[in-house]
Amino acid sequence: MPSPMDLLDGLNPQQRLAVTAPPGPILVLAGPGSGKTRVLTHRVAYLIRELGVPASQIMAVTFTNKAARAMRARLEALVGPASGRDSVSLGTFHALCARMLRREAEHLPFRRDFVIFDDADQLSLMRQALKEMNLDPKQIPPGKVQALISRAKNELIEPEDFAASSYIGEVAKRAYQRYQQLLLQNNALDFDDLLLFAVRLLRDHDEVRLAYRRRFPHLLIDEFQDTNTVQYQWLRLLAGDPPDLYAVGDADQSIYRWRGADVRNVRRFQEDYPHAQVFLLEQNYRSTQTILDAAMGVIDRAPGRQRKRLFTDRGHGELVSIHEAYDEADEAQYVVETLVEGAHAGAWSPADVAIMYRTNAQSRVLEEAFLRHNLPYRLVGAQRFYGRREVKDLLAYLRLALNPSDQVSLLRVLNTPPRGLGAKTIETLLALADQKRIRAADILQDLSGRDSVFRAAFGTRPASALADFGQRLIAWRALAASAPVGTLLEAILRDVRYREFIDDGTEEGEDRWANVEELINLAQEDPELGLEVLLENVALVSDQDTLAEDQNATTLLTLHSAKGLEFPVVFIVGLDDGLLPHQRSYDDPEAMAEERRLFYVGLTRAMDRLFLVRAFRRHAAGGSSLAEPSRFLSDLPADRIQGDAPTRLTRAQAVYERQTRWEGSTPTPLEARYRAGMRVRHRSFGEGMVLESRLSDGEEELTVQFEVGGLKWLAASMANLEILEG
DNA sequence: GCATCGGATTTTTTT
DNA sequence: AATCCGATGC
Repeated sequence: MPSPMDLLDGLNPQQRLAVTAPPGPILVLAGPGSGKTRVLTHRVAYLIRELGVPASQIMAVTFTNKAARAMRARLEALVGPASGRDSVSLGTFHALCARMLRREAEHLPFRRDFVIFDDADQLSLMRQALKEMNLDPKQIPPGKVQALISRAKNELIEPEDFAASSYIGEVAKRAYQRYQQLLLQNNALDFDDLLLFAVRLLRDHDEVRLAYRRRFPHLLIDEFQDTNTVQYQWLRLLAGDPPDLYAVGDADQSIYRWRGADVRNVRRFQEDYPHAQVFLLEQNYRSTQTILDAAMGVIDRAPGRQRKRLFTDRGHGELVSIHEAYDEADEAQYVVETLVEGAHAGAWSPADVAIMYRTNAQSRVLEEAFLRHNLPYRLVGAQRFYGRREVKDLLAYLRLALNPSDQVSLLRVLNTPPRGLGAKTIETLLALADQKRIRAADILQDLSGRDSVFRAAFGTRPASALADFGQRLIAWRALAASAPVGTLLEAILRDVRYREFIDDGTEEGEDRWANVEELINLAQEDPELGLEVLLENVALVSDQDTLAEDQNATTLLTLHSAKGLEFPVVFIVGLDDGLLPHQRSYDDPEAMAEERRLFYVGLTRAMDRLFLVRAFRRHAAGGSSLAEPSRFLSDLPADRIQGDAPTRLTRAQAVYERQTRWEGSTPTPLEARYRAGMRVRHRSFGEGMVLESRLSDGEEELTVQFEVGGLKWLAASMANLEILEG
């Protein structure tokens, strides 16, 4: 074990002060790369080693499970391995709340073995609720209602208090109640419920709250700027008296407003705890000064923000590179080529590089480029493993075996693989269950008996199919209670002949079966792991958690999931207005400010090299369109960037160059009357140059740069252009 | 009851 | 562009 004071070795004076502050409400405001996580970890070690706090009295909230694991590992290096009972409680809000709710289930309207519904399950349940209310899913999109309810839950708003200010709000209010009933009937909670019920529990049960306060007198929270109302209330309820609440965050990196996160919690913290000690960590240890200057150029333009200086002693390093590509394929091509060049030159290895984008959809083209060049990559998020159909099927079987009340899972698997049970039969089954006030699963199990009273309700064939399923279910439940998860899973696979169903010999079928095998491995990895815990882990893993450390692979990830990470080399692609900032943020200044912060988060992930890329043309939802360069690009200090910084003026020239280049390789279709480079005259816009001609649906669409009129998109048949030369 | 086809709808970000 | 949903036909 290291000697006492080396706990502070390698910490700068600011960090030391923050780590050794006397317990109480403490706010550490820290810029990117300033050693936030390090301070947090050392703080925990300090409590244990210097103040003699038992590890089991400490609870620390991290943003991802991966961050929790990383912190545990770093902690072990500082205080030695956690011994049995005496370990720090570490996890995400959701994981910690789930644990709390299971322990305290007796106080709550659901059972200890509740399951956690993911968004697909939630949507399915919401559809059911709306259907019961005789609402047309086309008029009332279940997803919208679900979003409204989720937002309400994050704001701690109960169904009764839901403000129904619009028609959809009115619907949502009623749907909220029904949806909540259905969840309880399923013995299920959605993500938001984990937090909501935990807050209710602590709020309404004094003895529970006091017990938890005694149990965890020391609370720490990372990424505090991204807490929402429920999470903040949870912290407040849990914080004892006097509170030892240690919050670390950076308002400039708040990027989850849409999920209910409220940066104002930072200010609220200081109001709620007027004596809170505040520490600022300013020195950056991650990036070159050039990168920091670029990032400051962007964030300083954020409205209503105090200017903050980011500095490093790492030196200036290389300029930030900016590149404008033709379209997203060209963009991906540029990224891959630059990546390979650098790797060959020994400037970096592919594993040092991360490629970031605003939307998951953008990863596809990049993946293709990587595959084409035979380059290894790892993709964070997107189509997550647990989201795959076959995996969801099997998880539904497992959930059903654990919790027969889970009707959503039952309905998912009842006829998967097909066993002759159609809509009619299922309708009868549900009606019967409703009428007798028992669970559908109970009817199935009863049907498997010799002479069930329920048999009469069904036709002969459906009845025996249902009975067969019921019999299996009984067997699976027995296994769930007695055997390791792997055994149960294998029994299910065998019983329902799942492989025959999923693996049809095609490549896709093989892929799907491979996923199943991966799930089997996961289940067998830790035979001690109970079904309950496995399902909970699966429900609460985040995209980042799936990111394996190993390999020599480049990382592809969204800007959101890049939070908290760092890479020697960062590419940010898709720097177009409409993508970053995203179009959906145009009419909301707050949303626009968040887009800016998101860009800032991306920029500050880079240690040594930063490449910013955009595409002149972008394909989306069928057609293609021309994009303006991201407005944020013009906020980068000119003396910190190199390459073809796209301004409107140079853009017109770039467009012309590119057009001639690309149109040259793909001959203009015969029907087109205009070509890029032609000079034309328009009745009102005057003279200009055709930048692009594109045929779609028999119409010729033109992009023309007019000398007086500016850049215009025209339909050739309407525009009546006079060709001057070309 | 099941398969196939066409159409609508989606994509912003995630625990 | 891809997936999911529903309607239609067998």
